[in-house]
Amino acid sequence: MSVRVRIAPSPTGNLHIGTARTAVFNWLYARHQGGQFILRIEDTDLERSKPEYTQNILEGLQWLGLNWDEGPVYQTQRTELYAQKIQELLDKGLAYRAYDTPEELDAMREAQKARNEAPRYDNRHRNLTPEQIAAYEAEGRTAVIRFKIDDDREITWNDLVRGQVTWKGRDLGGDMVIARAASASTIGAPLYNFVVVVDDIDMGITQVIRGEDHIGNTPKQILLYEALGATVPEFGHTPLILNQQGAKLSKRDGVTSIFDFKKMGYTAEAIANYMTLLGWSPVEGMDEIFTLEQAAKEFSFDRVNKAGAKFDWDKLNWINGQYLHKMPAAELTDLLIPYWQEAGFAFDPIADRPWLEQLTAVIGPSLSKLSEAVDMTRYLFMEAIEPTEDAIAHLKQDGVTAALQGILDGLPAETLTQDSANALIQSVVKGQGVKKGLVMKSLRAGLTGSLQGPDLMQSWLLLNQKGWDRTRLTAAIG
RNA sequence: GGUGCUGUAGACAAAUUGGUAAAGUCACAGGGCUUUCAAUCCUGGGUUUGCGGGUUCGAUCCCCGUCAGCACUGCCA
Repeated sequence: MSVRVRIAPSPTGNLHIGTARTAVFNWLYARHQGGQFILRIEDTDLERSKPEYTQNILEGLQWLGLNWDEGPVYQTQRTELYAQKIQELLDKGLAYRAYDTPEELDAMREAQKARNEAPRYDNRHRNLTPEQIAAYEAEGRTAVIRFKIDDDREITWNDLVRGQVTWKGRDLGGDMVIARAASASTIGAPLYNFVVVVDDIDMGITQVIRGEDHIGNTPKQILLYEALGATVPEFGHTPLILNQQGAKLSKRDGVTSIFDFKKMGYTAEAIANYMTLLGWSPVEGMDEIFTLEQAAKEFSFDRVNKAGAKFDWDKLNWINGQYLHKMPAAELTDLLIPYWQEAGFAFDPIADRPWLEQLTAVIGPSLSKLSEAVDMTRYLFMEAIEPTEDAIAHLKQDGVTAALQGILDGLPAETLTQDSANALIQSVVKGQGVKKGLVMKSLRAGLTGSLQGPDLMQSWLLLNQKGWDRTRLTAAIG
């Protein structure tokens, strides 16, 4: 049977890193197996689901290059199917209406806690008499629908990542709610654990690959597969992505959406690459820098780790740098322009294009994040610079003014080239009998306002094209 | 409280019918290059495999116990 896997995000927030990584593993597995990768939007939580989140999720997946073969399928458009399946369980006597009020349930759990027991539904409405039901309905109570869970059952599955996993029915918290409260004659909105199963059956999902946080849902869902008379798919629970403290990576760690990474200056390829490395290890001899296609060729759950993976910004930065370093100047320039514009730098993306690409070629090989380009190149975009204290101190040293004056006097009217710039430096060195180091350092201080930065000669040529080398040297001397 | 999962250098990890533990990558340190910084290249340090028992000729691996972390424990997904 052909492999069919899915990513099923809930549009109650932006595309989160954890969801994205689950999507990556599903995508890799589907591609490796020559199967289908399907997108389903789990929007059964009407109160929290928002269209803009769906939009963010779709765009995020596309940005990462995780294209889906089918979907998106929206659960809210399939309500009749769920109602039909719930009715089926009701008819078979595998589910029933429970009339407990939220207050009653709270009280029950409180009491259990007080007795130091695990909170669970005690199945008190499982076998209500017709008289009791009539009484509750006369009272005007609504009912949820609960699915019966046998305490004595033992549920075992062979997890793709963890091997054999076993749960006892009694640890599942009692009969589970599968539909929200509604009047006695109707069926309320179905709940996650139920719709997931109905949809996965209906969509012919063969492997359910999801985060480890779902592991406790799996036994309940297996019971539902059985109740619905369906084949149970394989399950694979991938390790969680942890923050530095070892807790599940969350909003508080500075990233709510995958696009936050984009804003910070990471490329989609680097993010996808790093997420793959979070839990999966490349085969022997394989480089750690790879495309999703390359990873798909080698991907298997044999090499998926069980332990949670701590998110390491240093490593991500390094990976991102690897992509940036080998990116062609034209492409890198396209990515950098928005950052320069955002920073308020004045330039014409069309007319200044050659100058920009020349600049990109200079800084590209030392970038690890796109956003770093802003501070790195500020002195090339702003006419006025504020020299650092070190630079000011250097400019006060003996011989510096004379050296810079010499450069200024010798500056040709035509555009400077690497050769003519070198010749000019050489003539000053010889004419004034000073060390080349002094001239170079003075030039750097005068031209860039700093004692460190990108390649000096290249910076000078870039500045010269704008005529700013003359103004800055003049200012430095004055 | 209960259940489950996990535990190999600072981080990601390899070691898969039990057979010399830490390959590889990041980070870190030193050096080269660049008369700067970054990048890059070279070199280097780092292990009672959470801890304690057991089985075995031999245990990161299997068993028992223990500790820790995390997840789940909803009329959220």
